[in-house]
Amino acid sequence: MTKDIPCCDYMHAHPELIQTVNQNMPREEILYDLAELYKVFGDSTRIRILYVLFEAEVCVCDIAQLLGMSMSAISHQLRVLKQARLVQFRREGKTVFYSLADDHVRTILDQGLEHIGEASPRF
Amino acid sequence: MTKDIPCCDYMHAHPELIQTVNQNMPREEILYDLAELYKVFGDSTRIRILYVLFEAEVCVCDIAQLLGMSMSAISHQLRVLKQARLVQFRREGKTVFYSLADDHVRTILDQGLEHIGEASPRF
DNA sequence: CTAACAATTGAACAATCATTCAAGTGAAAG
DNA sequence: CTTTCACTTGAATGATTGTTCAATTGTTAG
Repeated sequence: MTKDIPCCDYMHAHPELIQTVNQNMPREEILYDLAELYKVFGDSTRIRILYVLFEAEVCVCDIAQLLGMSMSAISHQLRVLKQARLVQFRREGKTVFYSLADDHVRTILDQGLEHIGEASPRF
Repeated sequence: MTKDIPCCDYMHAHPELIQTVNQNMPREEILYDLAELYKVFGDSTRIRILYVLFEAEVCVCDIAQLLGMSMSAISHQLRVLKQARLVQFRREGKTVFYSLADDHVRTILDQGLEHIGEASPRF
């Protein structure tokens, strides 16, 4: 399993540790999905969109206005958020309204804020 | 504040919503830091490193062996994790041992796993 | 039908990023 | 001192990504 890589003369880690790590490490596919999810949060435009949707169901155009960006840029990012199943949409005539699809969004963002030392503002 | 962007004829959002959004939206700088933090989690190599460090304090070389990657690649990623204050290190002779710097790491990764529908394995 | 509007999509571009490779530290042993 | 080992660093490269622009899709109104 472990490739032969030019490295230390001997391993410091105990064999039991190696086993424990391999046991608790999620599968390759899951690690990939997990990284993909965090990539979605790794852009301030998308985070701002999520903060808008915290408050209400909002159409693409209004999000663009609120964030001072083009509708196209917002639409592209909404697609990313949609693919990550973080937002959902509903069509009403010519207008498309977006809303949060998941409760994890708030929790994940709050944990992040806590880490960087900025507690989430109380409502 | 809001730029004049070619968009809907009128806003669907109530003026009070606009105010609420602007009130609860974190400052520009915080949004940026938040995105930077999630970018760090947005790479499966770094996530795998964190999973190794869940188990113990491990040296660079052993991490490389465990993940089947070059020491240089690991070292570069450890620097990113260090800058995000997610890991810390301790020198012992020629060897450098890394460990988790923060309890938020586990919580954030668990929330992510929960979202993608893969509950964290119980220990 | 056509016109107008909200939104999506695809191509293009610059910017960012992960890994590799080679060179350079820092510490301990000879 | 010199050599060796564990690690770090910088440059280079291919891959990915966010935004813009232009064209297109749906939907409604006339």
